[in-house]
Amino acid sequence: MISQTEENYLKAIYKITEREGKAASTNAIASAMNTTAASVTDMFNRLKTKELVNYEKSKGVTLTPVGGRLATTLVRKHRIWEVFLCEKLGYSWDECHDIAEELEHIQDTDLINRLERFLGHPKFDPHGDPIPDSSGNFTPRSQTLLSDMNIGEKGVIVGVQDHSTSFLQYLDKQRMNLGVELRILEIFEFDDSMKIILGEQHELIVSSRVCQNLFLKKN
Amino acid sequence: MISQTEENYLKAIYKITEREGKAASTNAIASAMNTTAASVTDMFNRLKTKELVNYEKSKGVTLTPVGGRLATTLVRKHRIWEVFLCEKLGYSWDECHDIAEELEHIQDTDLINRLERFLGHPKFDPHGDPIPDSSGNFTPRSQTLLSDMNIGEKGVIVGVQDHSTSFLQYLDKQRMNLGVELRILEIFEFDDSMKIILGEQHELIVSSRVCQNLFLKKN
DNA sequence: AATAATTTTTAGGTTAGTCTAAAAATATTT
DNA sequence: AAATATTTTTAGACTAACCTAAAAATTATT
Repeated sequence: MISQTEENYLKAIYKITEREGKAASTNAIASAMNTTAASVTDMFNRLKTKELVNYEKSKGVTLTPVGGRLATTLVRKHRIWEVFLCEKLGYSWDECHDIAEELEHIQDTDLINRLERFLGHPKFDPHGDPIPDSSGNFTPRSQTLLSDMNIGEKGVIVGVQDHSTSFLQYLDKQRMNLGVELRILEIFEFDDSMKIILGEQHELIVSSRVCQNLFLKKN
Repeated sequence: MISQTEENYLKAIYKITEREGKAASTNAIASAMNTTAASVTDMFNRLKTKELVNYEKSKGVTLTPVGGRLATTLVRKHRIWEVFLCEKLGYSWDECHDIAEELEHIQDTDLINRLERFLGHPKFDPHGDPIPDSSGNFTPRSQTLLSDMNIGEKGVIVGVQDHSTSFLQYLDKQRMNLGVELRILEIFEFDDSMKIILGEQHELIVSSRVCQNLFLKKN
C-alpha cells in the first residue's frame, strides 16, 4: 500500500526530475513539499525500500519505472479531476488545482477511467497541460509561447507555463481564457511588451512576463 | 483541524446513537470501525478534548451539537457523491458506497454544494436514503416496507433497509432498481414470501427477508 | 449479596511522518 | 590544497493512530 504522503513525494520528485533533467536534490524536494531536509531523507529511504526511487546517500533521487508509472497516474488523475471541476462545476483555473490535489488520491481503479469517459476523453486540462492516457502517454501539444510570435500572427490560447494563482487570476480578469483567439498588433522593443487583440474587439497591452508564460496554438 | 479517522468515528457514533437512541458503547464503535476497544477509548478521549462528543468513563458517547453537525455533513457528502457515481458514472448500488466513503472526506467548503446543484438537487441517494440539506435537515421519506403491504397494492421502489452488498446485488440481478413499480399478486402465509409483478411483465417470488428490507412508496 | 462474565480502561509499545540540532559530506572560494 | 559555506544525513524526540495484555469497572447470574 502507498500512502497519500508517499504519493505526494512521488509527484514532487517527478516534477523536479522532469524539469531539471537530473536527479532531484533533498533540498529541492524539501522546499517543494514545504518540509525539512531531514524529513525528506527519511522519506527517500522509505521510498527506496519500496523500490519506487533510486537513491544513494547525498546523490539525490530519481524514480524507478514503477515509481514513474505511479507519478504519471497521479498527474492523469489530477488533470482529469481539474477538467471535471472546471467544466461541470464551474470552478475557475486557479480554484480547481487545490481541490484536484485532494481528489487525485482517491483509490478506486476504474473511477478515473469512467470519469474520463464521462468528460468525453479530454486531451488537455483547463491549464492546457496534456492528460496522460491510461498507459502514461502524453499527447504532445503543438504550442508556441506568445513571446516567440510576431506582429500580425494569430493564435488560440492553449495553456500556461506559470501556474501561479496570481497569474491565473490575472488571465481570468483580462478574459484571457483557454480557447480564446488573439492577434498580435504591436511589439514594444524597449520592454518586450505586446499590444494584442482578444477575440475581435478587446485590445490590451501585456507585459513580457505574460508573453513568456502563455502558450498559443498558431493559426 | 479534523482528521479523516476522526471523521469516520463521528459518522459511526452518529449512526449507532441514531439507531439505538442512546449513547454508543465502546464495543459497538469498535466493531463498527473494525478496531479494538482500547483504540476506541483513546479516540473517545481525543474527540472529547475537541468537544465533539460527550463522554464519561464507561458511560459511552453521544455527539455534541458541533459533532452532530459534522456527522450530518459527512452523510450529506457521502450521499451526494453516491448520486454522482451512480447517475453520471454508471456505478451500481453496491459499488458506489466504498468510493463515496473516500470522496466524503474531500474538504473544500463549496464543492459539495456545487456538486449538488450539478446533480439537480437530489433529495435521495441511490439507496433511497434522504440527503440532508446544507443545514443538516432531512427530507422525511414517506415509505412502507413491502412486508407491510397487502395483495393488490402497488408501489414504487424507493429504498432499502439492509445496505449489504449481497442484498444490493440480489436486487440488481432481479431488476428491482430504484424507481421501478411493482404490484403484490399473492402472499404465501407459510413463509411470508410474496409473488410480485415488476413493471408490467416480470413476475417473481421474493422471500420475507426481501420484503422486510425493501421500502416502497405506495400509489 | 457474592460470584462470574462481560465491558471498558489503563499501561506500555509500534509505526508513519514530522521536527530540531548536531555531525558528516559535498561544493565553493580563497 | 585549505578554509569556508552549503547541503545532506544522523540522532533523538514528538504526535496520531493503532496494537496487546492486564487491571478495573460494570452487568448478569446464581
